[in-house]
Amino acid sequence: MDSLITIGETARRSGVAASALRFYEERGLIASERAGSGHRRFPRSVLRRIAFIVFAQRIGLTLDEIGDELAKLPGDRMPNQRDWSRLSSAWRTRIDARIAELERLRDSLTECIGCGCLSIRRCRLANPDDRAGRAGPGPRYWLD
Amino acid sequence: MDSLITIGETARRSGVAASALRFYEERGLIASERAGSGHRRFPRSVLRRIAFIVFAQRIGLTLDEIGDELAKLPGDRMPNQRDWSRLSSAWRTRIDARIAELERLRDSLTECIGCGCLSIRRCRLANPDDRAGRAGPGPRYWLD
DNA sequence: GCTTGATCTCAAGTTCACTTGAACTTGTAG
DNA sequence: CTACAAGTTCAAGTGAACTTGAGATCAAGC
Repeated sequence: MDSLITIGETARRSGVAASALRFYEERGLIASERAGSGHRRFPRSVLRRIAFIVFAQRIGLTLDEIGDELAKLPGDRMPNQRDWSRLSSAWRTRIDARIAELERLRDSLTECIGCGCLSIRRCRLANPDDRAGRAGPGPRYWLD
Repeated sequence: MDSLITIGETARRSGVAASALRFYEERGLIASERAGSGHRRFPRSVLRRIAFIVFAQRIGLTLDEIGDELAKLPGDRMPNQRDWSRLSSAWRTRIDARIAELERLRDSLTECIGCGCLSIRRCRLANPDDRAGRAGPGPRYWLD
């Protein structure tokens, strides 16, 4: 009846595989105490932290970025309104940018691909921000 | 002045690296003829095909899926209105679903995370469709 | 005490979408 | 003819996010 839960329990309650939880711990995204046996005991609050991680992933953040965000939050004290609003406004901007891109793509689908011309030049496919904005793999621009 | 271009030219005009073009050819997404030297000569039409690939990637399709889509298009004849509209309506559905999810996430950002409760249960984070809907890695649902 | 299931660590494997490197050949400008 | 850029193949490496497997230990029920 105390507030520590096993990794199995955590996995069931969060929907995140135990192997992923170990991986997150290794990456420093979550933390656990250990029972005498060496088994992990997670504080119940880890569920909230995992929710945060899952949420951020769906938005499109990498685990590295999520780690940064988690680090920015105050270690022990409960994050306050100011903490959240700073973070959520940054995320909202990101979400909005991605939505805008998707809408632009959707429109191009009708205007350019729909007519068979596939003239991406007019469509301004050039991507803003988002994951692919960095110097990673994948096409970066289209300037025929 | 004929309609065949080198891989370098293709890379410059499409913004896609030559190595990626070779990779796409290996995967069967694009095709080339060969000069006597063994060097690739792409028909100019490959640019349109590459635009298609880049476009589809931004929407979130994998190369496998893109290959399927390309295969569904008529091999030689110019794709007609019917071909495009079938395809584009499927893509539009996908885009719309992803936009809807992002909007849902954005709202949760205000309603749930914004208040500090992070009570994802109320937020209905459960993801519809999109990449992560398949049995791949990554968290699948949240049912605290 | 025994079996079964949960957990542990650590190394290696997986998928996706490419990139990089090595070793070599072609094409072009001077 | 000689540079040097551009092209070739093939194997291996990369990074993200995990998963899987091996071999061992721990906890719980009968």
